[in-house]
Amino acid sequence: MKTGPDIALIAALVGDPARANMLTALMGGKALSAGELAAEAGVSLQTASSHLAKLESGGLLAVEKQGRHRYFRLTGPDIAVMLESMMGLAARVGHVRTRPGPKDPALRQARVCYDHLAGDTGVRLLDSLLRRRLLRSTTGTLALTKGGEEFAAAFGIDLPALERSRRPLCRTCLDWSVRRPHLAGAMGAALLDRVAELGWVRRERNSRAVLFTAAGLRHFERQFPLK
Amino acid sequence: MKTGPDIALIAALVGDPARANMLTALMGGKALSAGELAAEAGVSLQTASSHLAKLESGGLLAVEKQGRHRYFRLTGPDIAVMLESMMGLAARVGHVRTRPGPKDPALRQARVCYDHLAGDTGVRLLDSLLRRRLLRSTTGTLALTKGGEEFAAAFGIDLPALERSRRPLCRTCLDWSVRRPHLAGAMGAALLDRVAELGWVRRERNSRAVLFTAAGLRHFERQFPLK
DNA sequence: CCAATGCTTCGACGAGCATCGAAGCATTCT
DNA sequence: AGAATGCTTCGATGCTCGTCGAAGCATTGG
Repeated sequence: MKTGPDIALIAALVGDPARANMLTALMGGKALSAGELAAEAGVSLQTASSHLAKLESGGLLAVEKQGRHRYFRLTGPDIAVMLESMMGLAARVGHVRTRPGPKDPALRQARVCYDHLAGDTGVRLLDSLLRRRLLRSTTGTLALTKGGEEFAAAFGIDLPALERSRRPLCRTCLDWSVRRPHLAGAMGAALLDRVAELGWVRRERNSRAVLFTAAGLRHFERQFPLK
Repeated sequence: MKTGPDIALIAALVGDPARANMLTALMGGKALSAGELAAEAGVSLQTASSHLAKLESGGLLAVEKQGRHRYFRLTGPDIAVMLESMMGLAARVGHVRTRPGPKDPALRQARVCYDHLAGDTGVRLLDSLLRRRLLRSTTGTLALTKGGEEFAAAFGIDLPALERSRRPLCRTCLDWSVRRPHLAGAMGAALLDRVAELGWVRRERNSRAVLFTAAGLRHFERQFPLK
């Protein structure tokens, strides 16, 4: 027996198609009930219950009771980061599930990665912030500059509240569709929240896709220029 | 059926303990023969052969025939990056395989992550390069500065050769033991090569651990100071 | 208090798969 | 050529685990 973290254990949890579907669904960031997850995975309620129990005891999912419902969510953003990285690898080695429906282009353009923006738009967001020197990378992790802090405040983000959370403020996350990094962390989540609050986007029901309104996209591109 | 990359497929490949052990062994960077991998995984030769066939057809391993031997290696550094990120997650949720033998502290201090340095020392290396402004991050990915290029040349690294490879020069990789990034990519690999060439370290046989010699550690700390 | 809803537990079935013995194929060594 | 080494293929075995029907438990609503 070897030493070190047991990756087989958690890989096996993700390795079942039903569980993988559930986890993917939860990358939308919202907590979902057992019934919703069963439908998402395409299995019966009993089967889903068994899977969810395993995911929970494996530390991948946390559960919250609300009345007669039980809502499940990923235990942390790092789970989402790992799942995205697995998607990137799966895409590279050619394991893409066929049927590229109408949703697929939308997902590549803009989607939710747990709680922040991913896809072309997410990558563009990070590029813009770096190019305008609102973000910089000191020790391999991102940090807001002085200008970045001012920008955040002006954009309507409550920085002190974010800093009170134990979560890293800025983090990169490798995008599976673009294979370039986008902005994650508390700041990434806050930016998506704010963009939604401003009405620039609407969430597709039961999907990770994020649809920009025509006006919203204009505002977004003006607010986050590439040059 | 959903669309998108099929993470269940590759997760299932990693999900078997025997295969996970093989993959972990291959993170040492060296190509290993089927027999060596069988021993590493603790299974018979026939079983190993079956596993290796699956890993190969799944796109995780590449094989190279040499005489009557078949040497397997990871198909790319991104596989190692994914495995390290899974280790980080497994460590966080508490799935560490017990028996923290004498190897364990050594692994945390310095180990090989496919082809570059990880552990405390690897993290320190990245920190030092950033603090001395030999590296900087422009669009979320790392890049050498002018000073960094001069440093590389002075340290005995053939930059033009590295740039000829299609591989990204500098990349970060999240460290499972420290949970902070270290330097990966072609540059990370070249630095480890050079450090080995200089005789500062010796590789533990059949292990990912990297042991610094006393003199080597002094040289290393002088070459990569933290302030 | 009874009915309805949401979910879990129990039990049984079945398929998939990891495992290894034995035989077969390829390569190298003498 | 014959023997030895390294690995794969075949076949059989056994076990794990995903699956769902039926029953049970908890919560909410009338």
